[in-house]
Amino acid sequence: MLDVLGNLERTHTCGELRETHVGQQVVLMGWVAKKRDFGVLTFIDLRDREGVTQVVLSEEDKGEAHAKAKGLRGEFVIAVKGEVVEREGTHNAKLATGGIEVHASEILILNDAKVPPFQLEVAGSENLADESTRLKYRYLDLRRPQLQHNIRMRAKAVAAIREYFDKRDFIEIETPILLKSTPEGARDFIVPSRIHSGKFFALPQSPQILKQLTMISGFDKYYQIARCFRDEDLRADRQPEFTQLDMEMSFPNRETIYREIQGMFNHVLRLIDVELPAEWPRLTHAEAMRRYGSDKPDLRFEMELQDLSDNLRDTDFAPFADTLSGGGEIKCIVAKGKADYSRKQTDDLQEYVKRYGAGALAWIKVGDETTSSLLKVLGEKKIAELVSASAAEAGDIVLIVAGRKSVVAASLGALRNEIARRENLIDRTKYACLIVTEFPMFEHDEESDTYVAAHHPFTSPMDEDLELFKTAVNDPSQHHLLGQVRAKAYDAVINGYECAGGSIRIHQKDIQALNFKALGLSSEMARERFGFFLDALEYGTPPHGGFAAGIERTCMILCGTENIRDVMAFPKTASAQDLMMDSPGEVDTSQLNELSIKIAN
RNA sequence: GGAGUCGUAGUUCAGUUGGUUAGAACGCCAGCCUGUCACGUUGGAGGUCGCGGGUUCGAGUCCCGUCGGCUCCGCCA
Repeated sequence: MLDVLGNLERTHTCGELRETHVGQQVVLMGWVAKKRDFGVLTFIDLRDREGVTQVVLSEEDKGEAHAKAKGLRGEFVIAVKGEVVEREGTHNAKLATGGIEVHASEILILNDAKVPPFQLEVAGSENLADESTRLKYRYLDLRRPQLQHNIRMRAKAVAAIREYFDKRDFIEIETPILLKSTPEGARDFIVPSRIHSGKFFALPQSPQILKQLTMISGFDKYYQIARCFRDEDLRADRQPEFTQLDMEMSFPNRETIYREIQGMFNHVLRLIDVELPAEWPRLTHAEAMRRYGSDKPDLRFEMELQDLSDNLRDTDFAPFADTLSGGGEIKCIVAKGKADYSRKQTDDLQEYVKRYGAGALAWIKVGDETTSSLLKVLGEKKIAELVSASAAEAGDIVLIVAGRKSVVAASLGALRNEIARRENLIDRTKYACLIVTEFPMFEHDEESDTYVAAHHPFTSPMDEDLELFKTAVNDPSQHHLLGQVRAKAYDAVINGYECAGGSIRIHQKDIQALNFKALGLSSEMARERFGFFLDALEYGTPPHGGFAAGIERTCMILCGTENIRDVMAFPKTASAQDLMMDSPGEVDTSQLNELSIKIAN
């Protein structure tokens, strides 16, 4: 039989009591984490979000309460009235409350509980139940102290962000969730309109245009903790709905924005007692790609990419010669002390880089006797030259990829991270931040042979590249120059994660028109899609720019996890389903009828 | 859309070359136990080996398909 709570109030949490409370009468409420029954003596570990307190019941002392405790099981919800007693000779150093225990005089069973489908408390996080089971019972998984900590850290991070921007006179402005679909960028989640049959809203991929409009409206400094939606496939750090810190300012230059990026992240990282440099290191996009093969390099370790192209120009080894004559390059990384990699291991790494389009992975193992997969085709002398060019030392392995520049960067950049992970080269106490600047304005799309916006179509070109930009757009024969135009676009990177990105926007309608033309959008099409925005640009738009930071990725860094599901209360699976709610689900035919929607198959 | 990997008791896993009745630990149930905190101890219950098909005298094991979890490529202005 369950008890009623009545007027009882708890006096303390389960993480609160210390030796200083000894002698006090207290009331605790929480979940039974563990029961240890000794017949006439019973111990209960009582858990709430703040911690665990040991409760003791003895038959000798309070027979009624002790008898009631017999019926307790894991996850029952109880209230305990009792006295705080110092533990004599049985302190438990593993518990914050381990110096005391509560001798119960009365127990109320507030609710019972079924046996959980998996064990909440297991020694070591390695033996956790299968994630699909835990996702189905997410509310139980969330009871685990680790997830409790992560979700609370997220709340603290969001609070710190608000604190930062409020103090600096930014205005928090909410923008609509029901917007209009624009075909660029990610796939939209669309929402049918009942009132306007056959028409649809779209959920925001980000509040981009709206935040720019707040600048045109004269708010000067805007921010928002904004939910965003992108109907794309998931990754360990990507969910279809996620949260961004979105900010925008009027009259900034790039340094103005960098100051806010640095200031905000530095403020947030102090939550975990990490002090990032006031001025973050900078790398241009081109340099990041050249040295690390990535636009979000992890700078917690070295192992930079090195170019061997010049050393191999004279080779007649066809894969290399063809690569170089075709405008490709040959680069390497040096894994220190890994000359003992076995054939299996190098084969394994080759399979790894092939995912990124690399044809093969060549290697040189440097030692008393230097060996190489290229020895037969290049000869000892050339191998020695490559070793010296890569500055590899005895005991090192040189790993070489040849191919198109984009493939070499992608494969060696990924290999660099993979080796660091396998060989534990990453110092987990280190936090390496940087700002990557001067992103290219356009990316070439191989399939359609067109140029698409690398960031988004409102990004301003760099002043230095403005003439180049105009030439490339207006002279069809010079269209390929678009690939060389740099934008006032930047990313903030921490520990290899793209935590924020932004740009200075276009505020003049002529340049905006030019950009739409570059992207292959006729003025009619541009007007149809963004007419309201083009109109707005004509009424005195201030220069403006900003950035958006991924709340989840930032929290992943704060919590030291590599999985976005660890920092979201109710995440979805890799196939974008919610196993707890079983969503997405079907809807009633009457609902569809009301929306004039028919399912095609 | 593609690739890899995993799927055996409530949970985590083992399961030999295809061969008797599919095991262990934890959890669960019942008993004993006055200082445990991974309590101990005695006994017990618990299995559509993800699902479907095939090969075979015989399939958890081999083959084909399929579903689901995770990771990656494509995708993510």
